Amino acid sequence: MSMTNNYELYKVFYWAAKTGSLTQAAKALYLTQPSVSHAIKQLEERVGLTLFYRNAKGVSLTQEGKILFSYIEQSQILISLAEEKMEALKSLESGELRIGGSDSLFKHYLLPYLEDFHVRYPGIKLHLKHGTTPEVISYLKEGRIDLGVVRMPIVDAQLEVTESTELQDCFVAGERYAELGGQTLTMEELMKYPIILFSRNSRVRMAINELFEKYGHELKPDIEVGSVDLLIEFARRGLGISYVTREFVAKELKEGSLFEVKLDVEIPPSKVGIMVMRNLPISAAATKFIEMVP
Amino acid sequence: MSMTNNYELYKVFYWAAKTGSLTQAAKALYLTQPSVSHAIKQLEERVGLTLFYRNAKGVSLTQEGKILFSYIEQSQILISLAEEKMEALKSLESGELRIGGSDSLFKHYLLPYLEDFHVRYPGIKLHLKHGTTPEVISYLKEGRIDLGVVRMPIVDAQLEVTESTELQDCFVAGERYAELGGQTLTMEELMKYPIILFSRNSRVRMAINELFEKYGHELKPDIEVGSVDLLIEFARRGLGISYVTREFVAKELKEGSLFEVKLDVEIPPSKVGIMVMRNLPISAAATKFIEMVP
DNA sequence: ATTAGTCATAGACATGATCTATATCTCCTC
DNA sequence: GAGGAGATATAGATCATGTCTATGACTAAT
Repeated sequence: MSMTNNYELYKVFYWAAKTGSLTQAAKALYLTQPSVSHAIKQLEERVGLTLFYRNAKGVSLTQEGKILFSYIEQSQILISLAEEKMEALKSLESGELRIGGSDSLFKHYLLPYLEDFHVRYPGIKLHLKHGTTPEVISYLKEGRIDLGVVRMPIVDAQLEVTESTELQDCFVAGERYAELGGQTLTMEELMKYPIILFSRNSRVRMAINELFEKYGHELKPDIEVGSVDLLIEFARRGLGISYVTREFVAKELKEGSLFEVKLDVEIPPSKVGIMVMRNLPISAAATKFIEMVP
Repeated sequence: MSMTNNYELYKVFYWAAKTGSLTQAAKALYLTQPSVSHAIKQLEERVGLTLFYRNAKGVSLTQEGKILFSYIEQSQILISLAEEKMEALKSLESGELRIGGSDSLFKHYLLPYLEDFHVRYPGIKLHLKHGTTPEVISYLKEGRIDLGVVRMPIVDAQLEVTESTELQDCFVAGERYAELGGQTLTMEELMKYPIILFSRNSRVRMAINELFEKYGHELKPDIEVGSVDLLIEFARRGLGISYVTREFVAKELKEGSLFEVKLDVEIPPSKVGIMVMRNLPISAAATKFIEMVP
C-alpha cells in the first residue's frame, strides 16, 4: 500500500513526459536540468522499471512509462483543478455562504448587505436558513450554517458574538388610534388597548414580557402573529397596537401610516449579534461578509 | 499554473482527511504526529484556506477542505492504481511482449519457449509479428516490437544481437528419391534433380544461393514456396529435393518420411539471433523472455 | 569538423522535512 | 472538580535529501 514513493517525483515525471524533454520540464518546474534528470532516475529506481528512452532530441516514454503516464496525467490534472478551485474559493469567485437567522432580520436588516455581497461576489452561493434563536444556535453548532444573525443578548461560551447595529423596539399604531399620537402612556393605559405581539418564542416577545413583569404587569396580547409584516399590517388596519422594531417600520413612520405610541418607561434597546463558533475557523466567504456588515 | 505546492503535502492531507486524525495519518505514513501537523499547517498556509477543524477527537474537514478532498481523493486513488500497475508490470503479472520474426522460426523454433513463457506469466499478452528479416529490423527500430528473432548474421550497429541455437540447413527428399539415401552428391549431381526452395527474399535462400555461387554454380529452384510446411510436404510427396533446416524436419527424418541428401560441400551452419535495440532499455517482459531462450 | 543541442554524473551545499520534547486543550471518568 | 487519556500545536535541533554548479558524454545537424 502506497509505497515509499515521493509524490513530488510524479510531478517531475508528468512534466518530463508531457514536454518530452528534461530541459523543458526543468523550466516548467523552475528547476535545473540535472535536478530533473536525477528525479526521473530516482523514480525509475523506485518503480523498478525504465520509464523513458533517452535520445539526443529529448526523452520519450517506454511502454511502461506510457502506462504510468496514463494514470499520472489524470492525477495531475485533478490536482491542477483542485488548485484552481482553491484559488477561486480564496478569492471568493466561488464557494458558498450559509447564514442562519430570523426571517425578519433577513428581510429588514440583512437584505441590503446580502445584496451588496451578492453583487460583489456573484460566484458565492447564498443559503439562508431561518429559525428561532435557539434553532440558529444549534444549526451553528451542527456546522450547518457558517454564521448566525440574531438578537442580543447571547450567552454561550461556544459562540463568538459580534455586536452589530442597535435596534429600538416600540409600540406603534395606525390611524384608528390617532388620538394616542403625541401622548405618553403608562403601562396600564397601554394595556387597555388591544395589543398585537409577535409569537411566543421570539426574542423580542420575551424581552417586552420581561419588561412589563419587572413593573408588575403581565402583557397579554389580543392578537399574536408570526411575522413582522403582519404586525405592521394589523397595526395599520387598526386592529390594535403592535410591538415592533422601530427601524423595521421606518417607512411607515415616515409616510405616516403608523405612528409611535410612547411609553413612560424606557424600553431598553437591543442589539443585533452576529454569531460564529468560537475557536473554529471561519470560511473566507463568511469572514468577508462579517466585514461588510457594520 | 501548478503553484509552488509540494505534492507530498497532498498525500499527508489525504490521509489526515481519510482517517480524521493527524495521529492516524502519521501512522499510515510512517511519520510522527508533529510532522503531519506541520505539513497540514503548511498546506493550509500555501492554499490560503483553513482545511481542517481541530477538535479534541481529531480533525474534520471544513467546507473548503471537503472540496479539496473531493479532488485529491481521486488523484490519490489514481496514483495508488498506478503504483499497483507498475508493481504488476515489474513482477510480470501484467504487460505485453511483442516479438517479431519469421513464421517458420515462430513455429519450429520459438513455439516451446513461447508456451513456457505464457504458462509462467499468463498475465503478459504476447504479440507475434511476422515479417522478413529487414522488416523485423525496421519494426524494431520503429519501436513496434520489443525483440526480433531472425537468422544470423545480422550486421547493424543499432542492434544488439544475442546468438541463440545453431541451426543446420540441408537438402532432404522423400521416398521417390530413395536411391539418393546414403550417397554424397556433388553440386552438379544435385542440380539434376528438381529443387524446391523457399521464396527469394528469405535469409536461408540467400545463404544457399551464395554458397552455390561461391563454387561457380547457380542454384535455380524448380519450385519456390512460401512456407516451411510446404517445403516439407512437397519433398515428402516426391516433387523434388527441398532445402530445409534440419532441426525443423527432425520428426520426418526420424520417422523416415524424409531423408537427408548429403552434399560433398559443407553447408555452413547458421545461428538464430535475438535482436534488441542497442542502447535502449528493454522491457521487463522482454528481458525475462530472452533469459528463458537458450 | 564544428556547433549546439540533448541527458548524465559528481560533489558541494543548503533547504526544509522530520524528529524529540513539551505545551495546550478537551473530553471523559471517578 | 480533579485527574487522566487522548487529541493537536509549538519550538528547536538535526540530518536527510533535494538542488545547484560544473563538467562530461553523446547525437544530430550544419
